[in-house]
Amino acid sequence: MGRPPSAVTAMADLPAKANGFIDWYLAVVEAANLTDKRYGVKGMNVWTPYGFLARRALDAVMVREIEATGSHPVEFPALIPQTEFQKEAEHIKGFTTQVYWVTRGGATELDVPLVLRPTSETAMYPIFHLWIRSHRDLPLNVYQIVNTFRYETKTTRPFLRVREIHFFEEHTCQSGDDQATARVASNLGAFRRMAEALAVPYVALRRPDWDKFPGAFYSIALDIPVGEARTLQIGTIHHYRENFSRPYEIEYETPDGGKAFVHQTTFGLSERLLGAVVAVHGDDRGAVFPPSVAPYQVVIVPISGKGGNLPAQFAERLGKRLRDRGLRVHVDTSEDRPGAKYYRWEIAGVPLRLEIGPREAEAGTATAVDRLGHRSVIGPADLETEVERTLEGFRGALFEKALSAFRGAFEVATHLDQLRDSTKVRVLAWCGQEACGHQIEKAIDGALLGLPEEELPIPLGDPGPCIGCSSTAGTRWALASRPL
RNA sequence: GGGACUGUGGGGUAGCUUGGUCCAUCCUUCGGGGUUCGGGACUCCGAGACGCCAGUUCGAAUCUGGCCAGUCCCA
Repeated sequence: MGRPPSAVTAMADLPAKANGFIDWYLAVVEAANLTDKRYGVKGMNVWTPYGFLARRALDAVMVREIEATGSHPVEFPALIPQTEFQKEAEHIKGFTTQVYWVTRGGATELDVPLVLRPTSETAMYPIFHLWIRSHRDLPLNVYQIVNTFRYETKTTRPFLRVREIHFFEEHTCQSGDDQATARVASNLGAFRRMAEALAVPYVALRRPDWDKFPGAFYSIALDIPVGEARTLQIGTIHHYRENFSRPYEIEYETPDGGKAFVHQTTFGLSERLLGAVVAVHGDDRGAVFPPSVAPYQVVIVPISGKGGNLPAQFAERLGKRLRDRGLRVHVDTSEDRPGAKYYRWEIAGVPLRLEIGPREAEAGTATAVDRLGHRSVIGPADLETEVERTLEGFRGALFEKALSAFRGAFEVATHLDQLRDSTKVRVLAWCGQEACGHQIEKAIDGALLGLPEEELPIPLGDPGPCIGCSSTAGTRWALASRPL
């Protein structure tokens, strides 16, 4: 049957995570065989069988949570006519330097050049104009998971910054500002459940005006601390108000017979979430996957020794029983010695390993070792349920571990000179003025990430005077860091 | 967008300064045999590379140019 969809062959020692995040990250992604970056086009990598399993599992989490909030799948074309792309001024300005153009079909120069979607507002909204006539058509909540293209000029990194993006985008049309605001809140809830499934703690921040999505009324970003005092934006939720519905004429008839433009929202996620999972949970031994997105949730390692083929037979039977429960299971029957298999599957981040030796085969039990190193013997009664319980316990332990690192990743700064050489994400008082914001960004050589939408993970009192201008009027806690 | 640097088997590397002694070193990986199997086994045999295209030269992994890919710094 050939090799399993892991084919982890790189067995070289990994660099330590603490000695440089990005080197460690790149080594892990490669050693775990999640991607093949040898494709030869900058920022475009190959999804390997093992990586694809993770991606499909991630998609399933996103689909489950967004559909639970009443969203429906759609798919729009990848090419957008220039004429449609150009209708919203801010939007074009924001994207014009990073879109790919299709200007020829065969030998023929196209009358209207086509943009390869960098995001799908301008593909969808002309059609929303046709779909929406009456208030009875609202809300319109649709999402798609497609590839989008952005001509990144910065250094590309597998999953974290790519030019072909595996993109989840929800687009909604609401009857008014309040309804759109409620949709934003609903998205925040959906994301909280997704993040719990991934065991990834995050902060939701309202971006400063100068850093919002091109065309948005406001943008809420979902950020995580990562590496050496950097942050990674792993998702965004935008409120557009009527900024797009006016140029795209998405208008409806109100119950009282009037006309109104819809208020729109979007919610965007990508394979960055997979990168975030690796970045947050991974350790010096490799990747660590939460069960929700683990390509294999369980690996069974038979240990034959003097036990003949009984362990192998029991391992296969157990594998089938677990698969019948819907678990993603691999039985490693390769010829390597058990220790070599342990190392391989640890690099690959498998949450739970079941060792089946002569003793276990005899007793109908399994020695379970999770990726955090917790060892237990399960069975013989109701092995399946015990495996499921162990996996859920592992997710919880992983989340606790991540939360504790997360809480330690923030630090209050009360003076601009404390921003330099920051070793943590900075929490600071900001009056809300752009001038002070830019002062802060200059001081930290990074970005003012924005204002928390939810309570921060560290105890905070009154913000006090603005770190920029010392004014106490209207100051609020804000976050600043160097985005990855 | 501006500048600097790098490119040798699947991965990591030696060789490049001073062109020839290189049918290219070592580790890992891959294939086959034997042996082994409760934390990276051992052993025997075998496989695999100078980014691409031009140029200089008697001779290019080594020098020059362009392209492609990658890295870093600055805007």
